[in-house]
Parts: sequence; C-alpha cells; structure tokens
Amino acid sequence: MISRKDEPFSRSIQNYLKVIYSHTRENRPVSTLGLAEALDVKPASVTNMLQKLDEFEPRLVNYQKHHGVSLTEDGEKEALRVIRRHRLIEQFLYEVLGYSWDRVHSEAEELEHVISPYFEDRLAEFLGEPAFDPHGEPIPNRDLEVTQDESIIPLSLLPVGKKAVVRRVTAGPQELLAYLGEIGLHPGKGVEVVERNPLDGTSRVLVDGMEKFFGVGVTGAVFVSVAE
Amino acid sequence: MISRKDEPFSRSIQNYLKVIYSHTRENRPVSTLGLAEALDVKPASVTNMLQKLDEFEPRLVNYQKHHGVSLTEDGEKEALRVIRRHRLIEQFLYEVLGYSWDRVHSEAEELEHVISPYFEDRLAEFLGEPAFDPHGEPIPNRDLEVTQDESIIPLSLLPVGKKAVVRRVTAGPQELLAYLGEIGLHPGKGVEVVERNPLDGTSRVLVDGMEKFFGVGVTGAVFVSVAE
DNA sequence: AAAATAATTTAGCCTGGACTAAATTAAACA
DNA sequence: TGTTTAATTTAGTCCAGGCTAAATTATTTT
Repeated sequence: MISRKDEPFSRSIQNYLKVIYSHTRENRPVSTLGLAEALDVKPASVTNMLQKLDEFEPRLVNYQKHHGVSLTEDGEKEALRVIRRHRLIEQFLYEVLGYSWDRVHSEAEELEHVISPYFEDRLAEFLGEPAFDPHGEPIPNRDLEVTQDESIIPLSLLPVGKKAVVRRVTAGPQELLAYLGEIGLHPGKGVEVVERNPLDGTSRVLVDGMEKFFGVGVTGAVFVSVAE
Repeated sequence: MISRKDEPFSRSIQNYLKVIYSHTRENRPVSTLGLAEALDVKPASVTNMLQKLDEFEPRLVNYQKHHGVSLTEDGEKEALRVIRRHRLIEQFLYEVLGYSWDRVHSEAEELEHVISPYFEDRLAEFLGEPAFDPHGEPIPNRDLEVTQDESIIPLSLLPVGKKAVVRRVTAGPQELLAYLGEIGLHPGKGVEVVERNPLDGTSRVLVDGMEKFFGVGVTGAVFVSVAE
C-alpha cells in the first residue's frame, strides 16, 4: 500500500494514466504490449508500473494480472487533469505563440507535467476558456467534463457527395499533420468526398476547391460532421 | 570522463549551474555549504555533483576539493541559458497571465527546465524581446549577453535627501515581495530616503507620497539609480 | 603549535523507474 | 487435446541523484 502524501503524481505516472485513458476511449488495446508501445517503454516496465498503480492509496487502476487494466474514478480524474493541461497548452502555443499545429504536441507533452493549477486557471482564462484544442480535440473543463459531439464521423465513412465540415484531426505522425495543415484541412473547413474506391476505401476529396487523394490512414483520422 | 551525447543537461545540473552562477555574481559564498543551502540539499550531495560536473565533457566547472568551484565558459553559458528562460517566463507570467510579482518565481523555477529553444524564441518575440523581468533583473539576450547597469546602488546606500528611481528588487522571501508590491515599490517608482538611523541603517523612505520604515534587510535588496 | 570547531569529502545505502533474461500463462491451431 | 506461439510477469540489474554516518581537512582560538 502506497500512500499519496501531497506531492503530485510523478511525470511517469501521469503518462501511464493518460495513455490508459486514451487507449480505453479510442477502443485501442489496453494491453501491456499496447501500453509499452505507446509509452516507448518495455513491456516488463509496464507490468511493474501497473502493479504499483494498483497498490496506490487511493487506487488509480484496477489491475489483474493477465487480464488487463482499467482506470478507477481517481485514475480517470487524474488522466483528465493531464489532458486538460495538455490541450490548453496546445491551444496557447497555437493561438498565442504562433506554433504550427504539427509542433504543438511535443512541446505540450513536456509542459503538461509542470504547470501549476494556478497557471492552468490563468491560462484558461487568458485563452477565453477554450473548448477545443488546435486539432479539434475537446478540452475538459474546470470540472473535468468533456463535451463530446456524438454526431461526428470519420471522413472515411462520409457518403460520397455529402457536404461536411471538418471537426477534428486526430494527431498522427507530425509530417501528416504538417501536410494536412498545408492543404488547409483544419477544423472548420468544408469538405466533400467526390469518389471512393470501393476496394481499399481510398477517396478523392474536395478541400478548398482543390481535389486531393487520401488513403484510409488519413480519412480515418479526420473527423467531420455532415452539413444540414 | 562523462560525455554529453545530445540530451539537455538534467534539471539538477541546470540548477547547480544556475546557483553557482548567481552566487558568484553576487559575491555570495560559493561553498559546498552555501550551495547546499541554496539548493536545499545536503552538503555531501553537493560534493558529489561538483565532482561529476568537473568530469563532464565538456567540463562545466573547475573544482578542486576543499578549494571551491567556479564555472567554466561552457558552464556559464548553460547557466545563462537557464536564467534567460527563467526571466522570460517570469515576464510572461507577470505581463500576460497577470501573476503578482511574488508568485512568478516559483512557477518559473519549474518551467525553466522544460521549454524548448523554439518556445523560448517564440516567447521572447511575443513579449517584444524584453530586457528585464518583473523584478528588474536583466534578461540575457539571445546571445546570452547581460546588460548590467553599473550605476545602480542599494537603497541602503542612497544618501538622505537624494531622489532616486527603483531599478531592481532582488527576489527575497515571497512575503517581502508581496508587501513591497502592495506599497507600490516596483521598478520605475521614485523614492527618497528621508532619514537614516546611523546605528543600524534603518531608513524612513518616501514611496508614492507615503512614508515607510525599512530595515537593511529591505533596503539592501532594493536597487535604485540616483536621479540626475 | 595544539586543541577545538567548522567545513568538506568519502563510503555506502536508498528510491523511482527504467532495462534484460528467464519463466510463466494464455491463445490459437492441428 | 496437445503443441506452438504470443503475451505477460518475475527476478534481478542499472542509473541518477538524493541521503546518513564516519572520516578527513581547514580554520580559529588558546
């Protein structure tokens, strides 16, 4: 049994919780292997840490060996705190410091572990309590509630001919983001699928009057809402 | 011999270099004991670290057991980098996020180790390449040059009756800074010593039309330049 | 100069969070 | 169901950077 004193959770713990949270939410495998991959750490290290998190007081995850992990209420709260900081910082870097949206992630990845609650509040206020980060990901509010629009769908599922608006571009590799940014595929932009290859799902997409060709790797990461 | 690869120096190393630099510059004792005190670490730990810094490649300090330390060129450069980040961040917190000047230090103390060179540049640009932080401490420029005004003196040495302008309020305990802030004793403010007790140096000082009473603890930490 | 005190250094230990290699358990398939 | 393969866990190691206790060196006082 490990007690919590008053220090914040370590940077490492924060990362584990954050990754477990995202994997869960996106139905990605929350396996030792999957976590190890995402955290760039060896599987054995993940096992160690999960055991530790399971013994925390208060408990942060429910872990049973060989049967996976899930976050407890407390663990999820902490994960959301980290995510809120991360996305607020991204928004700041983008809006205020003029970062391109493909650069914000890595910087936020560091800062999210370091800013104080006071900084978080002041920053949120300065930014006007933003609800989304530059990629369109929702920013949990002060009470850690996440507004999620259920009506958005991946571009890969948008029927041919329907007009839609980009809502979210899920962080992929930096180069991909950089490219999508260049061609103007940001949240808010109108798009339409002109043609879709029924075999592999590859799509011809109209963006800003220009026609682009995307594989499912891209269209699966771009989320849109269908225009009325 | 310890080689440098490409990682940044550890947070701990950055702190040691920063403290050695400041102690040197302010003629405070750069002793094992003094550093331990400033770093909130035991003397034995300081000895360990100094030995390590002395073996770095490139060497960061010159250290001879029982005979003190000093920074090498490389060590000083790194210290100035940390200090530049620290003061830029303080200025940001104060000017942009609306921190009170007694709160900026502790937050900057963390962030200084985490922001990237790119962040530093963007921030400096956003702030208009400021030359001073909220306490009036000079911010090293991009080339790490520090503009130091030689003509400033501590308020404790300002002759009675001479008008002067506050230039710098050296960080003391947070409560002191908070108090000085409240009574308006910021850089830029005009002051005058009305009377000084020749025994202990205690001074009656005119600030903003109000008369205040300060011991040398305060007047030694407030630096002014005499008005022409 | 000897003795007493203060500062510094050495030696060995501890903790968090990684790692590797070996062992075990679960899953897939013949 | 037995076997092979994949995933996971255990056991023990390493490293940074702290710590304490003991030893040593410097400094001051008598």
